[in-house]
Amino acid sequence: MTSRTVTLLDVARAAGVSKSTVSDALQGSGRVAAETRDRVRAVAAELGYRPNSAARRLRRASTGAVGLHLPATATRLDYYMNLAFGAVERAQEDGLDMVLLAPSGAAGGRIASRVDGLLVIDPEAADSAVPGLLDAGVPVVTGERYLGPATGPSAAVVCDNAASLTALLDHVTDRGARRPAVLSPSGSSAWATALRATARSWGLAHGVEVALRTVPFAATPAEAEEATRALLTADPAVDAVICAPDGSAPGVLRAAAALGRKAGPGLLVASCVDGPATRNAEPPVTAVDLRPAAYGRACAELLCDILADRTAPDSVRRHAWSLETRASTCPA
Amino acid sequence: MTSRTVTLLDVARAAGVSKSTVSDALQGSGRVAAETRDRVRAVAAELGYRPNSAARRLRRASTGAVGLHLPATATRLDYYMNLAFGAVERAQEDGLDMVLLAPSGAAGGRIASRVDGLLVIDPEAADSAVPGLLDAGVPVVTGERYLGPATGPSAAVVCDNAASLTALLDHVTDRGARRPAVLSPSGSSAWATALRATARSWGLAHGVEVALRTVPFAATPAEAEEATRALLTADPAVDAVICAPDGSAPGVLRAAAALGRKAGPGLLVASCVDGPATRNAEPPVTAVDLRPAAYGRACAELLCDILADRTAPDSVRRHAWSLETRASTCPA
DNA sequence: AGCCGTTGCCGGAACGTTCCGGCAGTCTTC
DNA sequence: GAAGACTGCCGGAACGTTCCGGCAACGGCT
Repeated sequence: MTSRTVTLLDVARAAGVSKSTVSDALQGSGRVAAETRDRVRAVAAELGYRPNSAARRLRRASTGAVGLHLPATATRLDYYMNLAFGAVERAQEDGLDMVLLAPSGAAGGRIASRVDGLLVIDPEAADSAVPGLLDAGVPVVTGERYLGPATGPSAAVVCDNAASLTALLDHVTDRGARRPAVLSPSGSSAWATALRATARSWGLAHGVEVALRTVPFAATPAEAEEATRALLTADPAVDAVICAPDGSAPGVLRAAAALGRKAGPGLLVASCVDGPATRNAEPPVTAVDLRPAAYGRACAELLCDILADRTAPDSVRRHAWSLETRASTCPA
Repeated sequence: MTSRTVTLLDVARAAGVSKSTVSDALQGSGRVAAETRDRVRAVAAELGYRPNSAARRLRRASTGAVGLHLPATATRLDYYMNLAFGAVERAQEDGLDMVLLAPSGAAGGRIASRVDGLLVIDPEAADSAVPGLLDAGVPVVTGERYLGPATGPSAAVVCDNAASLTALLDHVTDRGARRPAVLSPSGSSAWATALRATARSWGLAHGVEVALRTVPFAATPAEAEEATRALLTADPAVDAVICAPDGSAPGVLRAAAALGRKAGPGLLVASCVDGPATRNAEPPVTAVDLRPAAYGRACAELLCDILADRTAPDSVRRHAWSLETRASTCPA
């Protein structure tokens, strides 16, 4: 048991150099002879030297961590779990810790002293924790834009949600739908807002009347089922249902079945977000794969780039989605 | 814009006292006249003083953060999302940040310098990241016991999984089942291990033959469906299916439907873990509610207590579950 | 009046790191 | 062969906090 923690000074003594040299050798900074550098590194490794992060952070005036804020409703959606782990992985590559912020959002002011930057995912304009985070005084990357009252420019990774819903609508009309319906999400996130706008505008542009029904941001299958039932009984001509919220697709399928309409031939079904619920449904449901893990990774990467001054603190990047065509939109 | 960050010294100057007095006044430590204390606090508040966490951590030799490790398969299960947020919330109450550890588990050694303690949830004996975490040199609380090679005593919050599966089996036999089956989870977690053992022993104790089938730890509905189909065709006398993995119940229901057996009257269905999948199923599925958010909170609380020396670093606490009876086990 | 215990505050030394300026010594260059 | 540039290393000063010892001042006691 070599109980005591080994410091830079210990390594210096063991290697017969000064602490400055050890620091330089380990960091690769300053001017150190290659031979000395290697020897110091060897000694450090042998002694099991671990830099004290608190000291380093104090000196460097950085915390070595970034915060992650998820929507309060996130607890139900494994979408965000995937996203979170993607972000963690990427942050780790830059040596940054990812600290999970409570959805309730503690004192916004304090946060700045604990993290170097912030990831704010799918910020709701209505989320009271968000404004405090946005001007906490550290760089912020939002996943999707923040639509609340503007607070200076911040960086973002965005998805073209208009394009993805358009693709879905195009896809179902390609497959023969004449009267598509959309279960659009409520709420003030950019995603929900874009989806609602697109559902309306696509119909106008194509001269097709799109039936609309709003469901909660994180609708349960039961809620989706109810909405679908209402939709289909009110207007039996509806021949395609596109549901937005993650995990709600099974509800649509149940409603269809209850009304004697077989998913696929009898009613085209698609979802705006892919996940276990769509992949494992019977039949599997066509969906837009937002690739959450990659999305989280992209957000973290942008933040890392900003922190390392590799890019401007207000740059915006796009994240690509893909359409996963499955049995639920096969009319045959 | 008072750009510069305000330090203890700034407050001291403004209040006309020394930095030591400011520190004591704010911490409530040392000996400070009540009047001075209040005045200093007022000044600090007015200047917007925020303690520099890095400096504090350096001085106190603590990091102010704890790590959270989740099973690699966790990304699919919103169970862990709930658990994580419960833990975050509790940790926050003790002023601790929760840093999300990558499932892949980076260098185990480094972690000790970045966190004061670790939460390791449902540790798989097979997870190569776990041993490194367990003897990282900081207090560890595991959610469920670690069944791998012992590495000194560590604290844990455990569920009585044997009791919960027993309750489920008792429940379905109460409801008339003569030949229950269990879809037990594979893997080397304490939960999976206990469930497999109980499924076997309960049958012996009750003189009832329990049909067993192993499915993945994080089985998809499709996998559960396949397993159930195989089970029911191999042994049509099976009149109750208890499935273990979170989210797999819908698969059981589908298999039952496909074989013309109505869930409830035709086949009792229950799940070892409650969640959206069981609550929102049609019919809703009887399940053991492990109360993941409360579980996470309990784990964090134990860790906080250990870190604050309020309890022994090897103490074990129990977490209570509850049986949620739903339509899927109503024979009528 | 002298003594002791207590109160209120302060100065300074850590904590372990990074980074800047400096200082020998060596190498180049005319 | 001396001036200058460059190399390799070092000492010390920060970073902002906490904590310990100490020092006046003061009150109560004999």
